[in-house]
Amino acid sequence: MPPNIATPPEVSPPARIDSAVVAQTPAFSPLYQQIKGLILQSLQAGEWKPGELIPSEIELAARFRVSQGTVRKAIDELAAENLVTRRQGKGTFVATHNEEHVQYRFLQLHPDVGRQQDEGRAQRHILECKRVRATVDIARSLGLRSGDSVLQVRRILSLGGVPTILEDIWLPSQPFKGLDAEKMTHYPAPMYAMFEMEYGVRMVRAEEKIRAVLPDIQQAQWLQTDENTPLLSVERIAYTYNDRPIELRRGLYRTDSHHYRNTLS
Amino acid sequence: MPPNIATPPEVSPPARIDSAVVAQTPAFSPLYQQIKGLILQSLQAGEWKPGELIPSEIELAARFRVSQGTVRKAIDELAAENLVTRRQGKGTFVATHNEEHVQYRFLQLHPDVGRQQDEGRAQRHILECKRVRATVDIARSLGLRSGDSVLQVRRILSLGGVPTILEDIWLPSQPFKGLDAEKMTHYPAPMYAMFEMEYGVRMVRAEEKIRAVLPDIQQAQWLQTDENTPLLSVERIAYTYNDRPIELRRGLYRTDSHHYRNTLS
DNA sequence: CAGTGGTCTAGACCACTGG
DNA sequence: CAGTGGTCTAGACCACTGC
Repeated sequence: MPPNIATPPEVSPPARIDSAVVAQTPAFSPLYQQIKGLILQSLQAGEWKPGELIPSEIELAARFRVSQGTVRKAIDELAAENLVTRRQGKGTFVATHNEEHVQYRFLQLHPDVGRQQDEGRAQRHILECKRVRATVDIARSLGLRSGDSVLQVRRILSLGGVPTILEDIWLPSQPFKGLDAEKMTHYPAPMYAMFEMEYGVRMVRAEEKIRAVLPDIQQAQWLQTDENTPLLSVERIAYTYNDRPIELRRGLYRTDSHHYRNTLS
Repeated sequence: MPPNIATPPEVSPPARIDSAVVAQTPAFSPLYQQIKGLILQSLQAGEWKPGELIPSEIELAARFRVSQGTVRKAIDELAAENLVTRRQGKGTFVATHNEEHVQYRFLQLHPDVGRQQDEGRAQRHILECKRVRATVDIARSLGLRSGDSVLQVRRILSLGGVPTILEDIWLPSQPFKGLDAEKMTHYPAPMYAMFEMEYGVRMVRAEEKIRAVLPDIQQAQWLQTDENTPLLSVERIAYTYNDRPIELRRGLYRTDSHHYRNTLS
């Protein structure tokens, strides 16, 4: 009898019997990990949308026929991974890229003086937005086959009125049907907020590789700088649920009045 | 009657009475936070040294007269902050910068191909090591008064035989009495491992600000590159317990065959 | 006021480690 | 085998939120 819990558990013996048997065989995860996986599935399936309230711990405990403590531990991990947000007295909410206080959750570029907020929202300018065939390296990064259709976007972000970030972005065509320059230009929220609201694609995690480079003439012009001013090259692969890569981004950052910030521990 | 626990609690009523009263007044922390603070104090005081075993949860629970679960939650947080490491069946150990598997815990520069390990240990070359008076900005970064004595170190790290990192390091003179170029050169472990083993100074957390810059002639020579090759400028402030800044480091990283890696979530 | 997440306890059993 | 951390439960009380 596998210790894994049934998927919607119908009638079954008291929870203590199910759980007393958990983790006997090394191949099976602890109960709270299984619960975490089930909640993850619901998140992924869109059962609760970004910003929405998920069921209370007690409800989830009843649904999965485990104790509240076990559900709590599952949710604790999800909260630690920034997939949900707990608010005492209110409930647990699905995390989003559209909260007031954490806009541009993944943008690590900060002004040397003053706070991020002081600059107001970044100005976006779309230079290009078209569907193309994925090159070999783009395809590999996104887990596609080379030649698959991808949406390629080139844009400039201006911070405090100064063009500071030049980015090329590649997205698999399929989940982003209907996305075009028009929509990106006028959408009243950051790109990742649009992705989750309009296309149900949630950016959950990202990896960045950073180098120092010199721009070519064209790039320097776009950023209103010159060929001899070094820039940060930031290559990001963003992942959605299940560690599936969903975006490749190659950015050039001016660092004359901003810096990339990182915390180590 | 304040809910805070006594420091070594002598004779006292059963724990449930102490803890039942916890968190009634908003100014006081939860019990497990207080326990965490006490364990932190012991770590800071050197009661248990890096790499050593700390008392078991049951022992600590007895010492602080709380339940094992409360101690567990305190240790969970310390583990999440990488201050201790839990090992099932063995115990909980004080974290260190000298473990086999996580050498250079704070170094985010990785080779473009292959693993960090493949390069073996980095070659160190000390260019300079002297005591000087802190300038205004150095002093401010380290929480000192300008003019205070600081140890200034300049060194080169070579990865895979190639000089890749040029660093200036500033440390408050006082905790590092007797540290000199000789010692740094021949010490058989990373610098942060030496700090904790020889001087009891544990690097717990660090903040880095990253920019793209061009080197001057001298810097380019040291890194065997040229003035037109952009480098990463990495300014790090490392903190010991209680968020006290203890090291300022300004590094130049070659990124022609390495990159700075970061994970966002 | 009821409902939520947050803290704390007590006790059971588990898996892992080492002697 | 005893000792450790890891999981799970059950029940109590708390602080915070909003009606």
